[in-house]
Amino acid sequence: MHDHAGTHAEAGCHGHHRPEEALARAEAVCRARDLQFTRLRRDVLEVVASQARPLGAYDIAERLSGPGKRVAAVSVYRALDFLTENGLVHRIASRNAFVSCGHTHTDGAGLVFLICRNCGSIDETTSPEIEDQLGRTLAKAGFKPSSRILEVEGECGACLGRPAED
Amino acid sequence: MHDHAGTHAEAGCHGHHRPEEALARAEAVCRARDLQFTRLRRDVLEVVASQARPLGAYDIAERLSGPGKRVAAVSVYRALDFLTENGLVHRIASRNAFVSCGHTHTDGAGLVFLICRNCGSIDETTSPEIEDQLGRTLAKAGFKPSSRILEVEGECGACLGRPAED
DNA sequence: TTGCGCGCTGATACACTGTAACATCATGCG
DNA sequence: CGCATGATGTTACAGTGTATCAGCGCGCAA
Repeated sequence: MHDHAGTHAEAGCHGHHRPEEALARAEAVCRARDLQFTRLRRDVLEVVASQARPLGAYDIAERLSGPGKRVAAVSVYRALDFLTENGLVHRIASRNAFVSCGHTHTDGAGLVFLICRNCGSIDETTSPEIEDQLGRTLAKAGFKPSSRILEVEGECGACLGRPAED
Repeated sequence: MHDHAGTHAEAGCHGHHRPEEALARAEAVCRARDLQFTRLRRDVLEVVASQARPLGAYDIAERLSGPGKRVAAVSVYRALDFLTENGLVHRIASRNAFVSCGHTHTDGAGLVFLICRNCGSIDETTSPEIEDQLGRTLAKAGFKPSSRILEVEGECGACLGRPAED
């Protein structure tokens, strides 16, 4: 069994995020699906991907705005809709916020979000075993799933190792 | 007005909701913990427990209001805070809504919410296996959990059996 | 009994999250 | 060019949740 994909960065709360990587993947996806990877969508993704913590839509709008340039929240929402539909960002329901997707899987891989209540960072992992068990549980209940969310709040390894450093 | 009680909800997805049961359990819990099970809290729980579908705070406020009696949403929120803290209702993050807890477990039993996108009902189940696997996954990630949510959206067995009944 | 503390509720205001509706702009295409 | 389509800008608004302060009820101590 292989220890899951490349989250080497999981060591730290500020697990370094690579906007370039996310952007490159987004470009590839959009090209493959013949979708427009517009400036706004790129900017939104870049902002989200540059943070280890989830950002609210209004946060993003604020970061994209500046003197003389104002980005309305509604535009951000539209971009986020596009990005989530294409698996490039995820919505964290328990926070009403968004993070960039660290993997390539679009869906159905037992995705788990680990939200640190101390440093606020989000780590993303997967567990085929959980997915498997969940599938069995749902089948037993006669339930046909179409989407699922699994979010865990607690303390990340880094914060446990050196509490309250920030 | 809203569709009160009967229209669909109970029709097929889940027949049995026992406000009395939830109320009795709430009384027991409050007595055991020396907490006040006030009128408002009781009313809120009763409304929530009477529905198979999750209710928003404003829905609850509306149902509790009537000619000459107005219950503000903020009061409902406070009651809901109390009820959730004591494991009597659960918040459904993906819906911004609340359902009464059907079990006695307060937390940590692999709780899974099954939300039917057709009839809107919520079913609650548990899976020790999922809980177990999740614990292992979290341990491997060096993450110490304090709370978790697992919500699945899809179609419930009843709706699969006879789709689009109403 | 009164006075006080404390928790619950009422009420207003406000912040945050998300959507509807419509105008505008760019692009591609016959 | 004229038109269709999709993305964005803009305003307004609905839905969700919180802050704050005031009043109320109830137990408890003096």
